[in-house]
Amino acid sequence: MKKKVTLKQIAKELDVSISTVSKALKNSIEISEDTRQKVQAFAKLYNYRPNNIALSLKNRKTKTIGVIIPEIVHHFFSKVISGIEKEALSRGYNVIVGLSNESFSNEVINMEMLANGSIDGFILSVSKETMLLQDYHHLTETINQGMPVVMFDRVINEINCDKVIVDDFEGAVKATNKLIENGCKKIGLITTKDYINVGKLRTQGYLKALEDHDIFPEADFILKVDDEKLSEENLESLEKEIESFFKANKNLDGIVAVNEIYAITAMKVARKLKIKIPESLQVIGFTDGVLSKHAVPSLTTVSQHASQMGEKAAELLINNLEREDEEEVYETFTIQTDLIERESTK
Amino acid sequence: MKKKVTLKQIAKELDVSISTVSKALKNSIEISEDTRQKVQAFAKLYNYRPNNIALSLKNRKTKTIGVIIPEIVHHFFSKVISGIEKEALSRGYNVIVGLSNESFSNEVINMEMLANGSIDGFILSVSKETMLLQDYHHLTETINQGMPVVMFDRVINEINCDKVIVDDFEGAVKATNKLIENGCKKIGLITTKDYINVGKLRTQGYLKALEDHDIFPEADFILKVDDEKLSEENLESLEKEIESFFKANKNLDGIVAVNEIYAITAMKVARKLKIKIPESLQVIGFTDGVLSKHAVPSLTTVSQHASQMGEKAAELLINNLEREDEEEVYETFTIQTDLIERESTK
DNA sequence: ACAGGTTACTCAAACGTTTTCGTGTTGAAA
DNA sequence: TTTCAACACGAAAACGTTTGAGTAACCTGT
Repeated sequence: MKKKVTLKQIAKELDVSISTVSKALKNSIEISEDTRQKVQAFAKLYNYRPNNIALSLKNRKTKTIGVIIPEIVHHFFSKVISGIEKEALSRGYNVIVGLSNESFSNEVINMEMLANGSIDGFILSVSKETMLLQDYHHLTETINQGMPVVMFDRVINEINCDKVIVDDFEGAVKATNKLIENGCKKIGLITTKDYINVGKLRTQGYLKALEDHDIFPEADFILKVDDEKLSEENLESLEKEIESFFKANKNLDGIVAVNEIYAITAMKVARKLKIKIPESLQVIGFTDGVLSKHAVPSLTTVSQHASQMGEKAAELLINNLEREDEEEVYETFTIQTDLIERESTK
Repeated sequence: MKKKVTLKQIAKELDVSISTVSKALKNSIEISEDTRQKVQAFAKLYNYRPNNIALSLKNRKTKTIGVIIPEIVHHFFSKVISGIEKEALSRGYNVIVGLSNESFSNEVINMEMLANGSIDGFILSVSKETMLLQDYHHLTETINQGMPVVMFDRVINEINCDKVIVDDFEGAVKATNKLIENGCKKIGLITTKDYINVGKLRTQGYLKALEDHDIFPEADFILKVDDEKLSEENLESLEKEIESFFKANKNLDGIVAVNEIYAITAMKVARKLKIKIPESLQVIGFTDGVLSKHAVPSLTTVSQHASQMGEKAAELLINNLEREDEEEVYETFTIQTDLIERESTK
């Protein structure tokens, strides 16, 4: 077992100073051809690699970015991470991941753990609890300490930083328009409670599309699911809720669901109620995950280009980190959505 | 914008030495009650937190573990990460994630990037390409440098380190037994090429179960899918392959598939061919992901307890890191599988 | 022969901690 | 008054690296 070799050891071995070794390895002209070769050969032999931690301390930057997300076992978020990783790797950065599990305190703990020198900047999507509590002190503090932050998807308007968001409003408009074009007259919406920003925006988009087509929005056609229903366990209660929604509104011929699970569950319930998809009910979901693709019938969905979001977020952050001038102009980048048409619509 | 405050700044401000500040904050008895309180109050006011990088350099450990996986947009792997994160957080460690995207060179690059001081140890599952090339120099080198490694799921027997594996063999036996108990006579297997260790083991389990019940294994009943077929894009070719497999073996009444996608696709093809599930064909998959739960009919599956795997892997690694004595006894921990019965079996 | 200029190095500080050892000041026992 | 703990604190090294400044030794031109 040969331990990592350091400059000091090479220096001692070759009987030169540490600085000479360092400079030789950097091909400094200060060092003679002779010594340079000797040092480099030795370094190669012992597979010398500069110690990252020492470099980080010296340079006061770690070339690492911290990502805090509410949940990783989730197609959207893992896609985003994969996008972040891709961009980060190509620009020589590492990615350190923290999970909040939708908990405020976990989010705070994770951020504090990373904010003390471990990383150069954050990319994050806040937890539901944080949105509910509206306590953003950890974010403002981090930013005030001069650490760049990029928020994505679940962003907070009051916080002044770079943001990458999905055009949720427009996505919902597109989806609803599609259903209207396809002849739907009674379009239902399955959404979340309003404190989830994205749910709210998608609801607004749905309403806007109806308005544009002079369709009066029936309050009964909107189901606001308690978002605890989304947890892996109680799918049954979600199913029940949707089932009574369907039974109360038998004439629905189109459904916009603000996420994949709601859409898939709606289709499942429809099948149970012998409602034919897409013949008598057309369904469009959000988030183009595995479920959409593999469902039967496959689900027409609004793709949010999660991977692209991650790449963009990483790009914004790294640009910010590597910018010389300290001008703080924050950008909000909007990712356009695409409607991916599959079998659940005509 | 107030920058992070350091010991040095506190020391200057309070007109004491750096060491005094450090000791005061650690409640050392060397420091008078008076000074201690003064320092602590000041530190609290300025929200002092020790710089992690400096600590890492000093202590020669980072309290960070590196995780390298082939793919993150994948229920199994993201579950594992979530398990690792959970255990890591509870023991004061951070998790830094590298993605190999099933590429050997990416795996090597990622490991080299992290191995130079950034982390204390690795948890990894090797890429398919690495298994194919059978080039493990990056692993042996890392281990030789004294950096602990824990492999999970896709492990390499030749490498001497802690390992966490799924009892793939037994899982496949359970699945196949279940089908036999349920009255299946002609059980097909949809698996991968043999160089994927887990595919191989599951195939062996399937054969063992048949043998135990004196059922002669028909070579025709085994479909070895070229694993490139698993990529998101060419699902159609996978479908085609399975379709001709079904057409060539019309009398199949049970299917064991070594992963979720194969199983779901098999069900999709069966539906297309008007084969009723579970009446005339029962299907069992591996990996209890979202698809299994939400499919119609929902899929009976062998759960690998991915999250538990992650926790165990992190536990082994951290135990190893924090062990005083340097005895190197490597453990291989086997996670038992559970058969989760759903609608795709009787 | 010597100022001035290269060349090829070494020194030392810095990044932010922790920790061992040293030291000056008290107060009390002898 | 001397002696010696006890007390409260400071100095310095160490972790591994980079880099500007300093310095010998040699060479060149006059």
